[in-house]
Amino acid sequence: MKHAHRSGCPINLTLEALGDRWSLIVIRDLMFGNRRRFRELLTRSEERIASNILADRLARLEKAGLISRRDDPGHKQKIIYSLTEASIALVPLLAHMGGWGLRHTPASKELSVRAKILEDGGPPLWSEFMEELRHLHLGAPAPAESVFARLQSAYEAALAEPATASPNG
Amino acid sequence: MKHAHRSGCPINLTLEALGDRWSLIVIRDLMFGNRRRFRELLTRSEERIASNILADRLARLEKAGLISRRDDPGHKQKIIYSLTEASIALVPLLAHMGGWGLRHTPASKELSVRAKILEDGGPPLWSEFMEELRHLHLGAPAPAESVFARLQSAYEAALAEPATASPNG
DNA sequence: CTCCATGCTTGCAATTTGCAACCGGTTGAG
DNA sequence: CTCAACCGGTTGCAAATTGCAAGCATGGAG
Repeated sequence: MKHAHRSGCPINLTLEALGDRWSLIVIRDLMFGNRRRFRELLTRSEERIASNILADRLARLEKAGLISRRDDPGHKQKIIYSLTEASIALVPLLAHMGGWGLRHTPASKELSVRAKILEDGGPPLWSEFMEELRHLHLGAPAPAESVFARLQSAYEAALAEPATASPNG
Repeated sequence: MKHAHRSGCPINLTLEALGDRWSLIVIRDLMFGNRRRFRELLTRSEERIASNILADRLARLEKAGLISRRDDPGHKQKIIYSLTEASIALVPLLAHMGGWGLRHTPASKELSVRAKILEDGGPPLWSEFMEELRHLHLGAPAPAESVFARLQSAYEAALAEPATASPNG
């Protein structure tokens, strides 16, 4: 073990777990992008994470209890990554990050749509979404409605809009 | 300029601005620790940031519009760092980080007290605190009550408690 | 048996971090 | 006035981390 914690401050400890440029990107893709396998996480997001860094982050996040790995039954080579209760608990945090980002950074309109829905929905929508993630990732019973589908379709609708150009890929 | 943004996703852009191990520590100390000068930020927090890294982060945060620098009138050598509206807008995010940290990391009891108050207070308390930060950092009119003092005294009370040992300095 | 996709690993260069010492100017005490 | 302490940083350097490109053993499809 390299070193102990820098301090017992909860903000610091959260930063020690998640404070880098990639960890939350991986969690974001698992959470909102429905990417559950290595190759999907590697190639299907715009930020183009390198494979060694993705491997490192997946290992670290698993050790920290923020994701879990399991074999894909019937496909011995494939592995399925899932969120855990701890990372599902990050939904409000990511919602706030999205909200802050769309107000204080040059976020693209298309990708902001989902952030806006999540922010406007507030805690009730977050809970609903978290329940849905528990279903998708932890095998909990299925909730009634799909926030996930709603986010997805809003994004696609934004993409299809004619007049607005995308500042970023 | 080295490179453009990795993507227009608001979460990614927030991460590009704040996603490292030190930026939010600096903002945390400005926000909750009332540390407004270089030496205070350097020596008075437990995480012991190195001076070159602190200098780098202060410069980057200033360029990003998250803090501002000004000379201390009457003390030619001293400089006062302040939060901006953009970083004051991070109060809910930091509150959530603290809340997540105290539930999912081995946070020390004493340092968790403030996180707990902030979390329990919710959006109304955050707004009150933000108004207070606008007063302290932006020169806005003074609000009625001091959340800051309340956080501080709760922390000191927790420190004074006899029975609980601190897991971390 | 061939061929492609799987989740990674390896080698290497470039950047970032962390540590410790140091620096010129300023201040306040004596 | 003198001088030590303090101010916001720099500088040099080693170690760790990141980013890029290529490669690798295995599994399954055809």
